Amino acid sequence: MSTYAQVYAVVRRIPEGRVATYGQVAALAGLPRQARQVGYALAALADGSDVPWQRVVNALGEVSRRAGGTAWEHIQRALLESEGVVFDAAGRIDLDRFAWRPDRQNDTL
DNA sequence: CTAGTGACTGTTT
DNA sequence: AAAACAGCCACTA
Repeated sequence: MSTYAQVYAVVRRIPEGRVATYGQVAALAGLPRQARQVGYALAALADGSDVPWQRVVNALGEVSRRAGGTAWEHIQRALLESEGVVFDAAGRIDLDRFAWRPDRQNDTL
């Protein structure tokens, strides 16, 4: 089981309409304080993967910028909005309402 | 083996 | 509030 595979396994458990931070995914994957590796793992992800990478955002609830300035950032936001995730005027997600809680599958907002 | 790089994060300026 | 710093470590060359 590679490190990447562990990360992907966690990301696949994020329910629709919810988001998780890189640090959170890292912790759940058994890789505490390796948020960067999570980002790197997602960057290496191939298109058409069954991994919902768009549900992983940074600690501020914002879509992280990629090197090279690809259009994926915009696509990520669009995908999340189509799932019901709301972005505020600053382009950030309210983590108090949309952060994924593994032990609470789908409680009230 | 070493060195450079990066979808991050918490602390300190 | 924003920017700089410093840890973090898998991957590639």
